[in-house]
Amino acid sequence: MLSKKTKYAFHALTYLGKQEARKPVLISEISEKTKVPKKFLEAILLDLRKAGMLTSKMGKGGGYYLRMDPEEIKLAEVIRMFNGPIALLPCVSLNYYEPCDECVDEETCGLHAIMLEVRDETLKIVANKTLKDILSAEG
Amino acid sequence: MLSKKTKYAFHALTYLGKQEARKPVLISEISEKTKVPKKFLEAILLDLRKAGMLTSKMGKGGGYYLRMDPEEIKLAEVIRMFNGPIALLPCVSLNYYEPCDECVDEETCGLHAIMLEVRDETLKIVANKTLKDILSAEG
DNA sequence: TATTTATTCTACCGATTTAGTAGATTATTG
DNA sequence: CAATAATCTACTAAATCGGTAGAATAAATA
Repeated sequence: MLSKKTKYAFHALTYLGKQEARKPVLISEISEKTKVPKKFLEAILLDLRKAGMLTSKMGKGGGYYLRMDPEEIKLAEVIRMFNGPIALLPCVSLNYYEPCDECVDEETCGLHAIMLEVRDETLKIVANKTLKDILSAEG
Repeated sequence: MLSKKTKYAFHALTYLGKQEARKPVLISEISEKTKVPKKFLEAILLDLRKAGMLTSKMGKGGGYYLRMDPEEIKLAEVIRMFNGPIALLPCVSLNYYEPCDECVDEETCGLHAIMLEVRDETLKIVANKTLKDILSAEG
């Protein structure tokens, strides 16, 4: 399951994606409309900005807005950022690889082989879906 | 990511699946061979038995052995048992459904729609893979 | 330049989950 | 009855999750 933080990130991105122009939206507006706790949302938006998906402006007239195009923002990237690896086991993770303590040899580990397959199939799904798909699905 | 408990469950099932006859294997043997902490393994085996995947015998000559055929033991079932829902959000879970607090209407929620798709695709993978696939992949 | 606006940074907090361990109990075999 | 081996109850330490408080910094404007 995705953490609330991850879900909140998607809600925030979706809200910003629905804005016609790319002009700053206040954290408090996003918080009210998406019902994400404001202080919690701050940290999320900051992370999204650091990842290059959003831009921010401080001071009056400031706020957050999309920096990337919706079709560039992949579900997989957002999930990795807030939820961690897509893979089900560290030993088959592309971005967070770690060997298993108990495993003598990955080559002959049946679980490893199957989890590799699962990872590849899962990536096909979440790496090809983007914020644009969420926006299109929205009423 | 899967919890260690879930991974351990797969290791234990795999070890029992490699046994030719269906005769009892000691917890301590499974623990030593799979390197899963014995006391932790006890709880896992108990859950697998309660789910009908294993049978146990107490006393001398006792132990655990497979009750179901390897092709009947689906990855999805093991994951649900030890790791929880397959779906990424409670609002798209078949077995653990819960509505979102912030969601006014699931019908028009784009995230909901996309996560439904992701769940369906994911299920196609993990509900069709079984212990037999793990065993076949093993040396 | 002072004030207001609004993001950013640092630091905390309670509750839950994870990954275990210890030890008594119950069932089976011989 | 003695030995064996699963079962049950009850802890525990550490990490993660979800969230809050408040000070610091940056930008606009009067």
